[in-house]
Amino acid sequence: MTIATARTDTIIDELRQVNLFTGLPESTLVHFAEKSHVKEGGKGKVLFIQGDESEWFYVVTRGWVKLFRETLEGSEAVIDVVTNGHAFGENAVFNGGKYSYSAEIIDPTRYIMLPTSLLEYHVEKQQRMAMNMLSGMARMQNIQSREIEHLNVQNAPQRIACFLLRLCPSDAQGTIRLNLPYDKLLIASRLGIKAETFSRALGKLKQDTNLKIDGSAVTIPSLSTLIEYTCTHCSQTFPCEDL
Amino acid sequence: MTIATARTDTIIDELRQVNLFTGLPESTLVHFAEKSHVKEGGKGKVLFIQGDESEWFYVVTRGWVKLFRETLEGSEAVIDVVTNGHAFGENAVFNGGKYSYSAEIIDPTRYIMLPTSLLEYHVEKQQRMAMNMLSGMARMQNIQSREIEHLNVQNAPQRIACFLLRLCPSDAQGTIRLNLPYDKLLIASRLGIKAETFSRALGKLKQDTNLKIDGSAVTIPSLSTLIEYTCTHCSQTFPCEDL
DNA sequence: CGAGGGTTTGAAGTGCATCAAATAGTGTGG
DNA sequence: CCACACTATTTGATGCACTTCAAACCCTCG
Repeated sequence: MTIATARTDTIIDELRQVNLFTGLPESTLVHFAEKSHVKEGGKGKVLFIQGDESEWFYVVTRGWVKLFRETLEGSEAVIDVVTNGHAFGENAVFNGGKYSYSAEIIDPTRYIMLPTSLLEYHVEKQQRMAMNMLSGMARMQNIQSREIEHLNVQNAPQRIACFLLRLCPSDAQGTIRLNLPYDKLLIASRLGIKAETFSRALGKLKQDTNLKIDGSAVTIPSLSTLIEYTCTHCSQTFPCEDL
Repeated sequence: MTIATARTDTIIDELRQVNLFTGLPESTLVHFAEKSHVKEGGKGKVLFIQGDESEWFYVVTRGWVKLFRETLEGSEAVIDVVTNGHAFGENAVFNGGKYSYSAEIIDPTRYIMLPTSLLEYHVEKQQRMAMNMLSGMARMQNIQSREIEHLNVQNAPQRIACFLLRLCPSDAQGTIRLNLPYDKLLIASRLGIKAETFSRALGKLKQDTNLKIDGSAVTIPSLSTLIEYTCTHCSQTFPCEDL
């Protein structure tokens, strides 16, 4: 039996918020918490690089991290941008122990590093952990299929509209107000669009759907207009929750 | 104990070729084989549609099946094209029981239908089955990340070159000869390109790399030229095996 | 106030899509 | 074995969406 310290208590609480760790026995969480490191980092800090031997996987507890792939020539494709309660780098366990993307902090971030070896151990021992991992990967697979679809069939304004829709709560009514989660350049990269095109596409979107944007504040007067605008060019339709 | 019939024996042998079923106890394979249906279908047969309640998952034993997503407007994005020894539709188990893409036969195909419920049962009971499923999904995730990257950073001739490279054995030497696995229109869709553009891009590729194509017969005089041509615009490099 | 990053705007170029039509290839029935 | 029908592929001409390069603007923060 391990005596939990205040430090591990906090970490355990934080891990419990993460899908990967739901429903696991307390002892397992303690096990992870004890071997973990809590860190903070600022914009630009690189957590790992695609292809690196994976020693740790990560959980974000505050801030934003960009997951991306970069070619020799320097062009990059953003795979995902994650925040509180999300794990990443964990799939390296099933990828020959190598990260399949790079990770970089884009906003002051607090994160937990957990040993990959421990994950490997528990995934093999505990059915529940394996199941958690499976549903996480299925969810990711879904998101990525949608991404591929969108890159193929949607234009820039539609992709932006879809991005905004996914920020709306599924039970949203009437006029919706929300804030862009991170800066426009990053949203653009996330959608596979250049910054200039993003700006212009946003202009077109405003004009086509009466959307208003002031800085990062977005006002959507009519959800249905936006749905009509983008979801007809998608195989799913709002609310297209990621399960 | 179950007495295996000649029918189930054949099926068991075929299932054994599939990653999802490797290393499983004989009894499990028998269990699956007994509840399975072997079928054949021709071009155009739709096996299931995205969003359908999933009752069966599939294993291809001969032929080709296209996995795709289709929008209301009729545009489609091809997610994958699978052949012998590949399972598909199995991830519906972790997707709320719904298929996350549609599947259609594109060439005379022989396939095995297996009950999703049985998969669900065994994935929960048998560690090994869960692990097989995990590595399969990790592999898929990798492929899809690469796909997203390519749609973002590669142009049409580069994507075709990459497609051809992935048809080459990783230890290939000297002049390589191979055949396109399915027709050009489908390859084009698979790469997110229109047929006309595909044709022109192929022309450019031939001109740029001395590649020769006659019908479906491809001759690659220099692998390194092709690698130089495309892999500099990718985060991975040949041979970029899908593990 | 001034520096620097984020964002917008303008002008010009490029790549891919689209529409239209020609050509090649394949399988069919006579 | 040929003519026909039908599909796959190529070619040409044109248009549009997104990119690129350049510069202005805007906002924040030291």
